[in-house]
Amino acid sequence: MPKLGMEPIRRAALVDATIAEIGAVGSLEVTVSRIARRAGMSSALAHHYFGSKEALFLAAMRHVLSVYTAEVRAELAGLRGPRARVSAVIRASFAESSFGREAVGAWLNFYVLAQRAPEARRLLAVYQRRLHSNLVHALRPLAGAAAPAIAEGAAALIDGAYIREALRAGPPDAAAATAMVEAQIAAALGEQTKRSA
Amino acid sequence: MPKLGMEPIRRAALVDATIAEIGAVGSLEVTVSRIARRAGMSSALAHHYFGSKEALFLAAMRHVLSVYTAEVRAELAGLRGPRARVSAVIRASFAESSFGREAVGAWLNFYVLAQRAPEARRLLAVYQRRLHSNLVHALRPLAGAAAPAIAEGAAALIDGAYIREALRAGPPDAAAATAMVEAQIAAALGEQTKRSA
Amino acid sequence: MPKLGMEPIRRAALVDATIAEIGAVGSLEVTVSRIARRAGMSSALAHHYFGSKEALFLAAMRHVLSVYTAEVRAELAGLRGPRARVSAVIRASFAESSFGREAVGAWLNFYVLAQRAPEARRLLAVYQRRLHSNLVHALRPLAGAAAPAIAEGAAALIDGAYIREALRAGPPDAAAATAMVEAQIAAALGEQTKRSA
Amino acid sequence: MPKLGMEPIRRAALVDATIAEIGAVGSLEVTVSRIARRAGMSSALAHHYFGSKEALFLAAMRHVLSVYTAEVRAELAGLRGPRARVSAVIRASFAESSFGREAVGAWLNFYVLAQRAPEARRLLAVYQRRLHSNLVHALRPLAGAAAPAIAEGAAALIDGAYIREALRAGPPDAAAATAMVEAQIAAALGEQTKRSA
DNA sequence: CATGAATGAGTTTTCATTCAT
DNA sequence: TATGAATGAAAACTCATTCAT
Repeated sequence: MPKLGMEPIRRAALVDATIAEIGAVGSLEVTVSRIARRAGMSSALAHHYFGSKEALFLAAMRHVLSVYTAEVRAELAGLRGPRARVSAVIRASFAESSFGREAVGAWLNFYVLAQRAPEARRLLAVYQRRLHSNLVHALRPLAGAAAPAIAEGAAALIDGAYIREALRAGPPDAAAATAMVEAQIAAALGEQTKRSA
Repeated sequence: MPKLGMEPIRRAALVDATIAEIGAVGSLEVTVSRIARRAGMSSALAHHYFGSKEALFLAAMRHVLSVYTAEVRAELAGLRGPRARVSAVIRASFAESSFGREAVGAWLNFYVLAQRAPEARRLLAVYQRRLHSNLVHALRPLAGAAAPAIAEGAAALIDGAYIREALRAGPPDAAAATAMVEAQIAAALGEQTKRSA
Repeated sequence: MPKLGMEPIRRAALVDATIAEIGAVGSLEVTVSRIARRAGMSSALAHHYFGSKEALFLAAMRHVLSVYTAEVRAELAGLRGPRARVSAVIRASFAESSFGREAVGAWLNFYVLAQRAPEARRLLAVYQRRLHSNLVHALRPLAGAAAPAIAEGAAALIDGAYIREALRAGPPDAAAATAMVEAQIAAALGEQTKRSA
Repeated sequence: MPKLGMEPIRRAALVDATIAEIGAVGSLEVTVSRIARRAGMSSALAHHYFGSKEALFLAAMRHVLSVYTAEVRAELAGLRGPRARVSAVIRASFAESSFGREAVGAWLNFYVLAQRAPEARRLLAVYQRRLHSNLVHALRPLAGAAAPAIAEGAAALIDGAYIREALRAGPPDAAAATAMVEAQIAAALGEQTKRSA
């Protein structure tokens, strides 16, 4: 049954399986065999397409970040006001595609990967810079010189939300996470809000 | 040459070596042999004292949390005003003992451990509850019903600060982290502050 | 684009690539994929033409031996005197086609192959017999009953020259090898010679 | 049953098993598992003691060369005349310890190893230099300026004898090999000899 | 004719863990 | 108390070979 043009399909399946497996196991200590099995192929084929486990991890990470990037772009599209743009970035950060069970589980592990794989570190740095710049850009009209600090706080809080979500039982609660970050931004901007637990 | 009363000394050395090794490697993929060598003994002895690698990890985690608990207690001792108590908790969170290079590197990995080891998860839950309750207790007089939400945000931000610190090159910047969390609290409490980037 | 009559071309390309690859790597631990790539085709095609890696090795070996045989024939052509015939055989043994870098590197490995592949052993035996008989034939008028022993020594020395050449850096030194064997023959025949280092 | 001081015993057993296995298979394509089994232990233990397959090969090679060195030393001990010293070196080269079935089989493969492992190449170079220098030293009084060339020829012939022996069925024929080299030396020195096939 | 797809079998290497001393 | 000795189990990675197209 071998068909032509399988490569992109196989690669995508492997990347998805990698994220799922890391998310499920909650650790980078997953075997290529299990990932391959999950993707419906032999481990040899996984090596054929990616060359190494590390490369597979990096591809998975790149995928997660590109999905996030796309999400942000989509949320920002067509929005005009700066306040709305801030909310869009936050909403994108907790969108199902990035904040689903598996992705959240994988997220934390990509931070771990970044501690030993320079390329992973680079990818994470790119993500952080982009998130920061998105936020600063949107916050500048609202907070002026305070924008970078507020952005820094929001970015850290988003990471904190991810890490905590990874530990919770049950499905991620995007609404709660969003509310938490929104509240922080609101307070930082000195907006009047009604707060609830 | 075996001496009496070595047990607590050996155990402490192993726990320290475990934290150092995990911090240095940036991953739980650390061998018992290396930990034992770092602690100046054979891996067989490490097993003799802890029974398993997992148990050693848990002991290390317990140690990190107990150091943190002690730090909080010390910072809180003798303080009266609620606002000062909030600051004390934050200060304790970024004290050298917990926010040193190795401890920060280990921290992230304990979150990873918690994804597969129920006992680790339990320990982390205890820490989170305690932190939350400390903060709520201190914030209640200042924020009333909003205290839990503010505490939640502060706790998540602290975790976010840790995770980001783990990635940075160079020694942890406790001052910056402290300032970031203080700023968030201040904003949430509606305090007047001068902000700087 | 498949063309007709490609078979002999493909086969020759594969044989050449095999010798080159073995010579370059200096070992039989060479992959069919690399050989095929060097020959400009897929490994599947290599299998299509030769059936197995072993068969490809044998074909390469056969090629090397047939090149050598042709070289000997060419050198012997038209020569009449026995002494000249001896020199012709020696010259052929160190001709560029057989004593080039790659061929020398492959040579040693064919001896290795012969230890496990009976067919390779057979081929090598044929080569040895032919070399011996060529030498004896030429030496007989000069050395009489001593011819076989002298031939044996010359043949072994030629092999020794090959094995040593395989280890040297830089291009093979055919002149030196030739001189060494000629000197041995001369001495065995009791000729008067001036020797130089 | 684990005892103390096993290391040298295990190492020696592994080195012997490596030589035997390479000799038996006639190739470096032997597995660590088989070597270890032959030496009566698990492959993990082999790795424990040698670190890698390559290191094991090198140790085996070093062993073979040191055995040969000892043999030469022993044969040379107490001999005075230069001619006797030449014969001693030749005799040592074909002594049972070096010219046994397994050692001969391994020998050729060490030449192969030398093509990819620099350390192996170095070891072989040391052997060649030593052999050459031993021969030159003994030949100088007999042949003067011609000594180096004669030595070179003898050394190459010895290697040739090894390579040819590796291919023969049946046990190595040390006597024949010795006679061949002796005859070559005798002829080169212009000695009067009766030759026989 | 030619190849991309696919894998089973095998190999090196690592490591937690056990045990006799 | 302490450790060298030892191994089973597993994991990454490789490769010859097959097959449908």
